[in-house]
Amino acid sequence: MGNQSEITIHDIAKKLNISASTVSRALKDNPIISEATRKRIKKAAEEMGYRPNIMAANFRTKRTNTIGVIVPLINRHFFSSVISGIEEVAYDQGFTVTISQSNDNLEKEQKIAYTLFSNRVDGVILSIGMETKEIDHLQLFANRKVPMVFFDRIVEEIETHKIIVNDFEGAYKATQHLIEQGASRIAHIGGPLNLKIYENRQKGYCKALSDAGIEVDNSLIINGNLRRDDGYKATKKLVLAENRPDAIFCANDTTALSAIIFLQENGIKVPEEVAIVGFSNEPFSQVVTPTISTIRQPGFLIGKKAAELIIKQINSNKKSVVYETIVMPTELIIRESSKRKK
Amino acid sequence: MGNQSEITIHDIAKKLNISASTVSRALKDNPIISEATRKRIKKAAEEMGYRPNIMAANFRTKRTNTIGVIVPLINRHFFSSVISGIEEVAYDQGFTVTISQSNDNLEKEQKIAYTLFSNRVDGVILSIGMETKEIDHLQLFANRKVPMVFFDRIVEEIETHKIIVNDFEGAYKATQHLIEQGASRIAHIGGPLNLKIYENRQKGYCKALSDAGIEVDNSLIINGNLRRDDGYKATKKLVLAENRPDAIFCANDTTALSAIIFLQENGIKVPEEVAIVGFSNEPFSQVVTPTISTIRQPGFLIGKKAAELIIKQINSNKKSVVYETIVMPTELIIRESSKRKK
DNA sequence: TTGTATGCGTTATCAC
DNA sequence: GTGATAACGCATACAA
Repeated sequence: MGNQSEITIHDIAKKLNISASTVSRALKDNPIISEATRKRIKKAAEEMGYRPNIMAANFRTKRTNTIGVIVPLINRHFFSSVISGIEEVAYDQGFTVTISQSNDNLEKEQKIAYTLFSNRVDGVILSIGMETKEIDHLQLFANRKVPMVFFDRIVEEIETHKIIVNDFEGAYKATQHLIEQGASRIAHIGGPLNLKIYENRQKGYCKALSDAGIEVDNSLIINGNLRRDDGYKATKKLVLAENRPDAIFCANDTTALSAIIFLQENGIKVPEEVAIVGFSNEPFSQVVTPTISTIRQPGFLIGKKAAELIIKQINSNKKSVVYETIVMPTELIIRESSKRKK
Repeated sequence: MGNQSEITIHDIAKKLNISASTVSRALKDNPIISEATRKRIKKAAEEMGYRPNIMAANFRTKRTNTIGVIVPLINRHFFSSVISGIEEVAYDQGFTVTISQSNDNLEKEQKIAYTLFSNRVDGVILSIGMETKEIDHLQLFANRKVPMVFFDRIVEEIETHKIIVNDFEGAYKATQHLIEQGASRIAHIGGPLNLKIYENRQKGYCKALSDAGIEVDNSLIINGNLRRDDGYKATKKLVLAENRPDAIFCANDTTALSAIIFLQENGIKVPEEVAIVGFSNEPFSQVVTPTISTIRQPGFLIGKKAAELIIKQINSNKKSVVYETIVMPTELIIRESSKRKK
């Protein structure tokens, strides 16, 4: 319990009159060390309060057992779910997880990437920021053969593992569901189309309509930044137009909620008069009134999968790797905001 | 851009026909190196794609520039806010942040602590788990003089920096508010009392009652783990008892929500018949129906402050430190679930 | 089964 | 202002 200074394998060796290498091997459960010696050594290590100096071991073995993670913002449900999943798998496999947030800022993302590289992380899991168009800082990892897994906001040009959600399918299912509930004039509050995920959601929406023989009406599609007031204003515009929609598929839950709020404020019944489906399954969507139908994005699973992929690659000793692009299925969660029939 | 193997300061030295020490000094902007040499070296380093091996430097200097963070669960708004705040400050000061979640499991928390110690993190910021009654694994840091900052769920026995929210004050204000709204039989759904924060919330609740001349009735206090069904069951028990309460102060928003759900399911009006106040200001609390009155905890600020404290201590070279306990103010946010008068 | 010797890349101490 | 050299703690190739 005292404030002893660091104990090393040499201290243990000296005390037991054996060599440091034997101690090193015993503590690593190397089978060539006899049972008896190993026990003596472990006992002494325990008693002396030995804690391995992992810095020294890392330095020696050129491995850090650390996975670097870069996300736009930690404090966001989807990303913190992914991180939680990564951490769980990584921890079980003896890896440490280092987290950085880019704040959707390219310069910060670049600095983080260089720092992670200098820290010799064994692998990197990342989702790029809104501003990221140059990718030299990410190519670095690819060039130096540092295992990498992109998720959600991926870089198509870099050949490595990628995990994405099937946005097209999710949007398709959401729209189809609204049609099944009897809606025929279905609007869409969409995101910025320079981001692939929003483009795909919009495409899924359009495809579901045309497959059902409904013509896509561009006046029913409003793109914006998907914040609270974007949804509110978009809904207002849609509802005040002549021939208003009887359903809205929103590209995220935030706009779905603000749509509902606008409708309720104006005495328009959800889902009877206007049915709503959102996207992402944010925690609030299942507790608001009415509960919001939405598309689940399996953040925790994505994190687990990303960690599994990267650890597998790290442990594969740089043997040739076949890069996978995993498309995670989406799930339609039907709740009150869209359910007209039972 | 090729797949060169690691470049070291020796490679740069060789190329420029100078010594490695000069290179090392130049790259660290050591002023004793001449301007000209420094520029040559930096240029060469840049051209050769040199990335310092931080593992080696860490090993040599016994510093990792890494802050370890232990939280019960990453994917939870309060904690991810704190982490976000920590990361922001740490990044600015050149520190890396390593995150682990204990899942409120003592054994995992212990293993994490030993791992962080073995990794020689420069400091640890942590909030303990529900099960944590033994604290040997945390004493370790204190004994070895590793800077430590507790936040939210602190350990009183360990003398170090602590950042807490004024739980007593928050609970007091919440309860007082319920009294002002005309409630007189106010119940409390509390957390496990081994955690100081819940003890303080309970004390604040009791004090507010007695200050108002209301006797504390122990049958109106139910302690549990504050999950969804804990709140549901506790409310059921409270409501089905004779002489049911006309208000409930819940120690978190989760139980506040489940209380509301139970009440609504049973046709009991919130806030008219039973008024509710929660704690934490979870994002959902402002979007559910009714919106939930609650106590705001400044997570992001707590994280920033924690990072500042620990970095200050790390940089102080173990000079005698005066440990601070910072009490962050709380704020009562009045919403629909408790507002009877306007 | 155990011991000896060596080196990982950097920084720090001393010398020049 | 610069260079030579040692040292950090561990893991491992090789020797015994």
